[in-house]
Amino acid sequence: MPFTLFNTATRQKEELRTQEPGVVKIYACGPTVYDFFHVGNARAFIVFDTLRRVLADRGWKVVYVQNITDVDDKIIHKAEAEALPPEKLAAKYTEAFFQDLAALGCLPAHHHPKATEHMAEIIALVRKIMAAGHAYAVNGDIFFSVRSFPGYGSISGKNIDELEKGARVEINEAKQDPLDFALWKAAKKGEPSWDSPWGPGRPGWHIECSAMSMKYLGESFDIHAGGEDLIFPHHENENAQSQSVTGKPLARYWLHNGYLKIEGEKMSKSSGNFWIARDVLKVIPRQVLRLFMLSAHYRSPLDFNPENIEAAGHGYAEFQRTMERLRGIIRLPRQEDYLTDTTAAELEKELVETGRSFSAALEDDLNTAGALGFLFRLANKTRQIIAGRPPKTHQLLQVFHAVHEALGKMAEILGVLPEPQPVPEVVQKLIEQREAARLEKKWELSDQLREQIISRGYALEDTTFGSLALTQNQFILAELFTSQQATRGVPADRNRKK
RNA sequence: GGCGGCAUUGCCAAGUGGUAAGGCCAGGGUCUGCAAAACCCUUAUCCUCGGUUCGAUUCCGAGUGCCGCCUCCA
Repeated sequence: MPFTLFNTATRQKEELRTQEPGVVKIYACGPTVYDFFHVGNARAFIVFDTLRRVLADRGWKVVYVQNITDVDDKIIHKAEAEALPPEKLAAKYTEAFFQDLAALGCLPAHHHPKATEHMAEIIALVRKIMAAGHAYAVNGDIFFSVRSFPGYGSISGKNIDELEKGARVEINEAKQDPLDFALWKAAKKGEPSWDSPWGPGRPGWHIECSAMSMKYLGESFDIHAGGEDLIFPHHENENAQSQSVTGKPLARYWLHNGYLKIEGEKMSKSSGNFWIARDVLKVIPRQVLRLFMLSAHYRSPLDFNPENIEAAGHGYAEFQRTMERLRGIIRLPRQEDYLTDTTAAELEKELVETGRSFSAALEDDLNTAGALGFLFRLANKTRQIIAGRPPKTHQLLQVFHAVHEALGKMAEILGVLPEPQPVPEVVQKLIEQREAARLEKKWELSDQLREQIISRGYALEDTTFGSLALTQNQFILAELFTSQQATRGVPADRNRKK
């Protein structure tokens, strides 16, 4: 089955056909390390982490590159505010980025190139762009000439003339055209700078991505990914400056995820309405956050609010319990019976269909919401059977085993697999004692033992397969949305056009 | 002003030219010695108006509403 993805550049779903068969080269825009990232940023990280997991599961060899922007205006400003040298500040938040990325359950990229470690490549690329006649120097600044590149606007679907009419850009006298953008910025006093043929300075915002992506993935690679807000100007500019030298589009497929919103509005640092990801993770298991993120299609907007998080949390808890039930049941010794079990056969059929549907959904432009629907359906079907007190046939236990494995694998691909929590000896003992008490119809003692089990944080379920202890997985949501634990800004008062 | 996206049940959210997955919440009920966060049942003329079609929520057009990009931003 073909793998399709929505390509921003063509505005349609296209079958993924990579340059090198079986290998997919992905560049995902990473963070500017001037602060902890917020959950909106986390959405992009999670979505594209999921993409690579899915591709890898389908047998592709994935080469995944995610940059770190460690020199930039915002870093310089923040460094002043925190009274740290810019390099120290960047190092601090780079470290935080890696911690938080891991906490989100995202696999590390194969390369995490930093802008400051690729000055030679950046300068070389700027030289090439100048040599090709697409850039000009003004007082130590180098600007890319947008008009010199005929394909400008091809990624974002914009038109230069229309852009200029609505331009809100500050007029910079040095630029030949308001849309021209800096490839290299001359250093101001006290700013970090590197020597270059044009004097000391630092790279413009877009050039590092071109230089580093081409270094690690080649002049034209398969997938370039990032948030919707990077389409213009960032990705447009990256492509223009790259293609003006290589004659080839920087990437074949341009993928963009939709915004995470708060109360209907885009979450962003500049408007102040954001939640810091690491704070959120203090109160929400990462699986719940991922489940929430993946419960909508990656290109749709998604609202970060208590109701939605809670729904994801409860759904996750239910899934976790299903896995625990299965784990408890499949430990049972197999019986050597040869009964034909229609229940088992039905579940097995469901299992096969689910696997197929799950894959098909993900292969269709990474439809995680659809895929989750199938996963939950199988989980529910399994619970129905357990609750239905079926005969404990060898065949059924075998199918339960297979279902447990399949659900686990699907959850793993999406990064929402609960970590198995073995039931402690003590609790296991209590369960055994209670079962013994029940056999003797000592109800009072049995209920006492149950209370003890509950007080240790476990719920009990008496099934046809025996008594099962389930961990109580509750997270205190109110804590997140009312406490000071998570940094929350106040939306800035913005002038809105009528 | 230019460009783009979205509108599905109380909430979230898939999906399809032939009357609609899944999750959450709510109300009933079931199994059970009693229980259970378990199971079952119940809740959608798919924004409006036109058009194409045997048939549209699904395609086309118009309208309305919401969101976004054109400035740093995942």
